[in-house]
Amino acid sequence: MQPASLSIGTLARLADVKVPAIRFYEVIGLLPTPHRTDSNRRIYGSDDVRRLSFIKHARQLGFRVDAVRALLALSDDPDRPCEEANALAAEQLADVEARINRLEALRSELRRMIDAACNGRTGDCRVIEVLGDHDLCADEHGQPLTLSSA
Amino acid sequence: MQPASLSIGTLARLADVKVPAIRFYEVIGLLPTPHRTDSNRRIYGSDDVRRLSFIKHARQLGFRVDAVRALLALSDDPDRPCEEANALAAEQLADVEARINRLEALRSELRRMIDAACNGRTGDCRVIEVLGDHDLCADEHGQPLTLSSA
DNA sequence: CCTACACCCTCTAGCGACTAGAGGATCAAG
DNA sequence: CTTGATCCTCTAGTCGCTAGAGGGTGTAGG
Repeated sequence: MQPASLSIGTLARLADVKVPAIRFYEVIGLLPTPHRTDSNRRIYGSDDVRRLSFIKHARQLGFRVDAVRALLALSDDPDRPCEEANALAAEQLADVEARINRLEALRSELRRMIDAACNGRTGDCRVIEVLGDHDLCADEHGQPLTLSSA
Repeated sequence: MQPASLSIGTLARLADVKVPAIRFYEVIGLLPTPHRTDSNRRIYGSDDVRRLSFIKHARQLGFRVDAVRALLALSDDPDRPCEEANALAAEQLADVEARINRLEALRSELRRMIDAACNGRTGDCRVIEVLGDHDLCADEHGQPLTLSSA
């Protein structure tokens, strides 16, 4: 494998990831340290395109870097049981579903506010209640939003 | 109102928010500067509990601090002219709906990944396979997840 | 051959929204 | 009167990048 010999910019275009992000992924160990040309430029191959696309896709799905690392390790070693991968995905799914539920509660409240004809004053704005009252939450909602859990 | 006189630690427990986060919210203007005791300690009341709970929930839902500020302003001033409030609410509603759509796309893809039964090795794992090949995705889920697009 | 310009290199700093820790003051209980 | 919890301010670290400075290199046209 590794037929092509790609510059970092070409790799970036192929995987639709920005150049500095590729260097960043190298630093944090998601991508292997690539070979270099005589003039110190990074050289990549098609395996790197695949790996980087994998990373990008996983990140888009909201997996955090540690989870991506775990998933990459799993995909690197096809003989490992895939329960681990399923568990990671299930965890991610639960997270997404919890967020959807809460957003739907907020959506209906915002709609209610807007639909309520108000001639003059905002009146009985219940936004703060919807967001302030824990009991209105359908589910447990443990962790606050972070970049990765977004 | 403001019957009770709460320490920052008590407020933190009541709203389930960490103490330094409360001080941070004060600095960035989400919480009003509280009164102090003679020995310079912050004193809070029940309004602050409500406000802080609101902030916490809004943040969990992925609203940026700026949006939380706007929502707070909306609920702070019931005499505010309707158009302004409606515009603000509509803006937030659009934001929430976009977020829901995005999360629903993620959810269906995660479900598809998980539902494809793979009981064995990662080599056959659907999760890994899907992550590697974007063409296997049913939906568009183009943009990377950020705090705001959560 | 020279120049222009796109690309590459490393390094540091910045973002949002906190969190963690240092180093010190104060309070409430025993 | 001491102990330990809590409070204060301040700085630095976290995550996952992004932006920019300040320089080297590779290539295409004149």
